[in-house]
Amino acid sequence: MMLISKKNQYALRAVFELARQHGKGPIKISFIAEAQAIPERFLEVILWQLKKSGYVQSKRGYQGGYMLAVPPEKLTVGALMRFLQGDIAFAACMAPVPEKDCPFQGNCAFSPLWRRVRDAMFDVYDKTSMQDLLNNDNNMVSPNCNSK
Amino acid sequence: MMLISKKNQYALRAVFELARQHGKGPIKISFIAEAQAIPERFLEVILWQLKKSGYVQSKRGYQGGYMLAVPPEKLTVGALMRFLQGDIAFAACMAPVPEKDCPFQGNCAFSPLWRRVRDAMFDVYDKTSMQDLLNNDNNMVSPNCNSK
DNA sequence: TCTTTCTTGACTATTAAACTCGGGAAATAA
DNA sequence: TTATTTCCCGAGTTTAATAGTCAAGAAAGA
Repeated sequence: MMLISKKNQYALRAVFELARQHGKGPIKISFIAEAQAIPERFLEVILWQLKKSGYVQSKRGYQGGYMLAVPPEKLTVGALMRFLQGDIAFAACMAPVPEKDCPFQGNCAFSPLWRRVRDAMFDVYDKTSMQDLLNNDNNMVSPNCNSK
Repeated sequence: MMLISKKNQYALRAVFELARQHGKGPIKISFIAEAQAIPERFLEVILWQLKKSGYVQSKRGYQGGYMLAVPPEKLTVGALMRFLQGDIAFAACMAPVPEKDCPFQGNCAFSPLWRRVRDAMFDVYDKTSMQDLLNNDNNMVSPNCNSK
């Protein structure tokens, strides 16, 4: 039971690392992978997909890497979550329960509840910028490197 | 990407059906399965597990079945969700992201965010009783029976 | 032209979720 | 006291989603 898939957790952590390094030029995948304990080859895929959101950009070759396309205080978790969940199936996945799984076709006693829950979640997500997360970052310990 | 597993959706719908039939004595599994479009043998397992919560009770043999142990207005979605998510791993699963999956052992920049999201969700869950759901139940259509 | 680093599709492995099955036990009825 | 109904419960199987890998290519600079 996990509300955010591991892949999306990786994506958020990767963007967080880019925010932390914002202004230092392109950051290599290998650096991000190590700093955030993310399997490197998997992170390649994740960042490449994230690029399509427009929130991160890349540069190839020597001294290449990834960087934020938006300043950390302008980039919210909500914007990222909408993109990350959307790459599976936009409309349905904004709800805690995809409506295709509802035998009552979304027209059931629970749907107002799911709507309220989704809104409550995104209310929090939308109010949290990458800069806000950076401000929490004081008491962070080093990762226990569960990347393989 | 589904915030509530299908099994937990079934559980909620089953309890909802028991709430709807509250006061009519024991309700058979087969009846609930049909009314809520839930695979019958799977529902057996689900209700048997739900019994351990104390919110539903059962009676065996002829004219047996399941019934709510608590009146619908006293039973909240929050209470059920705590039980349903808890039977996997209580503490961790109250968070949108289980802490065992956090390489920073929960001591990371994201954990305050996950806490706020969890609290926002349960705020909604705790304010919604089975009776509230029944009050939404007017414009409900019949299930398209995807039970096998 | 050599090295670096991202790019991209396709592929495999792993895991968790969803579901099934068969026999047993309590309760009631005949 | 036997038959029928209905829940009880452990143990299995199937399916689908997620996680992760691989290999070859293309741009950018040294």
